[in-house]
Amino acid sequence: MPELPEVETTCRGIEPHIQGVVVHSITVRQPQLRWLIPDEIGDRVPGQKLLEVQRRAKYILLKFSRGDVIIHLGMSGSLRVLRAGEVAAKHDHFDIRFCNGVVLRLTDPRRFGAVLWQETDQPHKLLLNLGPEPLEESFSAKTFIKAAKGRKVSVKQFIMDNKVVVGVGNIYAAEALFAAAIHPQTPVNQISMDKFNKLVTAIKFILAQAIKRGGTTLKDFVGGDGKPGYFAQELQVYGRKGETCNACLKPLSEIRLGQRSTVFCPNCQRLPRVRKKIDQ
DNA sequence: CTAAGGACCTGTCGGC
DNA sequence: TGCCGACAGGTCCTTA
Repeated sequence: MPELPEVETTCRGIEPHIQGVVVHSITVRQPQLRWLIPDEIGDRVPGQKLLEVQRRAKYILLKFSRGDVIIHLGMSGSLRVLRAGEVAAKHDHFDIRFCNGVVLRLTDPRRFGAVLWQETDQPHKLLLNLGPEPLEESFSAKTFIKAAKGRKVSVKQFIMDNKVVVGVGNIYAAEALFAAAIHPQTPVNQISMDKFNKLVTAIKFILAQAIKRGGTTLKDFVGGDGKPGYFAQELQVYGRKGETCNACLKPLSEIRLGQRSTVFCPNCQRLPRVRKKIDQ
């Protein structure tokens, strides 16, 4: 579930319930997520007041004066706000109970998610080498041109690389490439300035749009059924293999790139003309 | 350094 | 109905 818009929606959804509230206790039912949940959390967080909720890439940061609880939702994670006393279900691995009776609960069937701790002024190494936020001004075609230098990976894998830009997952990568009319397999060193500009614009627009949608389902989602509903209808290519392209009405194709399914329109998204080798 | 592939884990769906 | 393989929103780590 969690692409960047969902993570952003989660942050906005939980913050009003817990900001400024002191933590009562921590419950770890299953410490073995992607990494072991560190003991520091249970040791240091109770008694501290939550200052704010921030997002960096797809990491959720619960800020305390001594440090931050870092939560990543992986593939299948979600956070919900509940009242204390709710019985935990099978994949409810981690709770933070606050002194106002609110419980923040992490559910994650596949356990690719993570709960980590970073001490103030000792940033976690996972957050150190992240690229720019896609919605910040600092992310532009220039970012891409610089990062693409000397690289031959497909443009889709390139935009999903967190060192290049964060927060572009499999769904929105496919959607942005469709919007920019770029074939996902195009080697990134063959992308023109013009296409890079279109791609950046598409990424920003699509993510911002999805976050707006997330805003609409916010209430439900805090209420606890965790069912986001913002996409589905808006998607042009993701999950639509074999269906008709909304632009040209020809069927959409699917290929695999970096072991990820990649749907695109072979008619609207063309590979650039192969440069003729001049070798005589 | 880059690129490719494996690894982590559970649930669901399609085919036989 | 049951079993089995393929696949699913992420991304780190190892290897070449």
